Amino acid sequence: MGNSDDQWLEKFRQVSRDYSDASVIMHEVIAGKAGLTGADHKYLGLIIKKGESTAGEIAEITGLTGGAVTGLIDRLEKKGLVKRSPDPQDRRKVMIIPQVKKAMSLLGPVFSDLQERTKDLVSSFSAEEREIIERYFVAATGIMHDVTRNLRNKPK
Amino acid sequence: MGNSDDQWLEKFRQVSRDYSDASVIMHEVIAGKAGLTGADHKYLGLIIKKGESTAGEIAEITGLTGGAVTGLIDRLEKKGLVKRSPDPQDRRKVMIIPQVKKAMSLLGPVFSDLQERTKDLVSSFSAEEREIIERYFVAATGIMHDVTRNLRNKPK
DNA sequence: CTTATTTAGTTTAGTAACTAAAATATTTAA
DNA sequence: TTAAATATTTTAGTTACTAAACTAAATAAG
Repeated sequence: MGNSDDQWLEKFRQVSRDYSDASVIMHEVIAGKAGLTGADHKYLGLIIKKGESTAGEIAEITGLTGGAVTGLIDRLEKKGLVKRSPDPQDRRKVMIIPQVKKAMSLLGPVFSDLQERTKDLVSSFSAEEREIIERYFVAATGIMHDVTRNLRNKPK
Repeated sequence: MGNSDDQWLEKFRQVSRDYSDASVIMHEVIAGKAGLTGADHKYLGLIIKKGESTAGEIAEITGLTGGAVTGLIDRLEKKGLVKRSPDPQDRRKVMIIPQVKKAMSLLGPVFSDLQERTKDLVSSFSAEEREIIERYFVAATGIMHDVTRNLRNKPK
C-alpha cells in the first residue's frame, strides 16, 4: 500500500471518528430533550430492540449489575416507558415490557428532523452507492463486535 | 420515492444504528482496558483533539460545569494523561496540556487490532468506493451537528 | 416429602462523578 | 484604590453505580 493510501487512511479515520463523536453528542442531547439521561436513553433503546424480557436479561445486554437494573427499570417505569409484569410461570421472574408507543411519542418528535434529513441524504446516493455504504457499515460493525469480544476475553 | 426505497431506508437506519451502538460499546470496553471510565476516555479524546487549552475551554467543549472539569482534570492528571500549567500571562488561568505520547502508549496497544482490521477493510474498497463512503460520513456528520444545534436552541 | 441449594430480583451501604453555589485569586474598569 | 468581572477550585447535596446481603420462589437430593 502506497503513501497516498496511508494519507487517505488517516483522513478516513478522522472522518469516522468525527461521525462517532457527533453521534454520541447528538444522542445525549436527544435524551436530554426527552427527560432522560444519555445512559437511560441508550438502555431504553436496547430494551426496545430486545423486546419483552426479564430483569436478568436486561442486566446481561446492558452489562449492568442487578441492583443497577432495578434502579433503571424504576426510573423508566415512572416515566411510563416500560411496565413490570410478574411471570405467572415462574413467580420469581419479572417481565419487563417496553412501552414502544409511549417511547415513540416521546422520542419521535425529537428524531423527526434527523430522520427527514437522513432520508434526503441517502436519496442523493444511487442504489449502487447506497449498497457500498451499507456494505462498509455492516463490515465495520462486525469488526467492532469482534474487537470488543477479544478485549473482553483478553486476560490482561 | 417508491416503496422499495422506503424499505431500503428502514434497513439502512437499522444498519447505521447497529454501527453506532457497536461503536459506543467498543469504546467503553477500550476505556475500561485503559483504566478509564467511558466518559473520561471520551473527554480525553476531545482534549487531545483540541490541544492545549484552559479549564474553561474544556468546560465548553465537554459541556461539563466548572467543578466537574476540576475533577476530570484531577483524575487525568493523576494518570499522567494531562498536565496543569499556570498561564504566566493571566495567573487565574490554568493551561491543560494533553500528554499525547502518554495517551498513545496507554491506548495505542488497545486500538491496534481495530486499526489493523479497519485498514484491511478500507483496502478492500476501490478509491471511488472509499470516496463515496467518506462523502456519506461527512454529510451525515454535518446533519448530526445541525440537529444537535437546533435541539439545543429550541425553547421547548 | 421436607430440607438444602440454586435462581431471580430487590434492598442496602458505600463510592464516584455530577451540578449549583460559595469561596479564592487575579485581572480589568471606574 | 476600590469595585466589578473573570477563572478556577472547593463544598454540599444528588444521582446512579457496584458488591454484598436479603427475600422469595423453584428445583434437587436424601
